[in-house]
Amino acid sequence: MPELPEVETIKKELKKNCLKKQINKIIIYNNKLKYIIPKKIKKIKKQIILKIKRFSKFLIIKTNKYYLLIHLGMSGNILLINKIKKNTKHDHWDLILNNKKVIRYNDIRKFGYLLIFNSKKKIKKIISKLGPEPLKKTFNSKYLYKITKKKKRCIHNLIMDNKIISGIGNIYANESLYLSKIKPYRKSNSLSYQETKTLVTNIKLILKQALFYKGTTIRNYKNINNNYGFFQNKLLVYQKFGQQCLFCKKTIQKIKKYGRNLYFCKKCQK
DNA sequence: CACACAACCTGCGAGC
DNA sequence: TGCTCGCAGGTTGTGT
Repeated sequence: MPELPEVETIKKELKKNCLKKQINKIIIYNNKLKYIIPKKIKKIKKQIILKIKRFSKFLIIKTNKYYLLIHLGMSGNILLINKIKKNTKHDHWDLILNNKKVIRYNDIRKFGYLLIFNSKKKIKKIISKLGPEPLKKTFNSKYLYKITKKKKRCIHNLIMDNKIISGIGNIYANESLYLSKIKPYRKSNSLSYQETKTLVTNIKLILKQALFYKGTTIRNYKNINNNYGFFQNKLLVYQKFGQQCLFCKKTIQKIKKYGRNLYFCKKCQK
């Protein structure tokens, strides 16, 4: 589910409601996630939430002594509920705050996880393996061009690689390649500098737009107040198989590559 | 090393 | 109606 704009939206809303609140306790309903929640998590009791950050698709909650690292996988949802409610199917854990609010994690497909660390170093180690954030200045055409020249991979696969750029998933990869008029299955080293530059611009543009619309709901993404994102109404090519290309009216194609669906216009994208 | 692909898990929609 | 199949926003591990 969640790519960068969705996680950023969740972060902003959590910040509004949970900063400086004390965690009264954690309740684990279902520990079958990608990684088992460490036993140490119990120590989060009585900790104060000092900072809430996002890096790539990770949410990081800093307390007095600990760092919680949350990844939402494909279908993870974080909800902020106003009082303790009975858990429902696929709820995994609750953080009960001292203002009676509850941060609840729900994840149908169980690809997400919650980890706890007691030092910034360990968090930094995880983050250091990731490429730059697409909206930061460190992600620019010079950086991307250097990498595209070195690799022979499909450009779509390359921009989805978190070690190269962190935070772009399939939706935004398809959308930004469409706007940039680059076929998703082009070998990355065939891109000209100008094309790389256009791609960088469009990745930033698409992500900013998606942020503005509070993310994309395809199936089950919701923000913490149980509302859907709106960017799915603005998608130009993702899941538009069989429909007309906005620019040339030709039919949008879909092919499957490395387990991902690529949507594109054969005529517009070179 | 670099890339492609399966696997992890569940629910849903399409097609029969 | 009900079954089976394929598919989904992500990441990791394995194999070529």
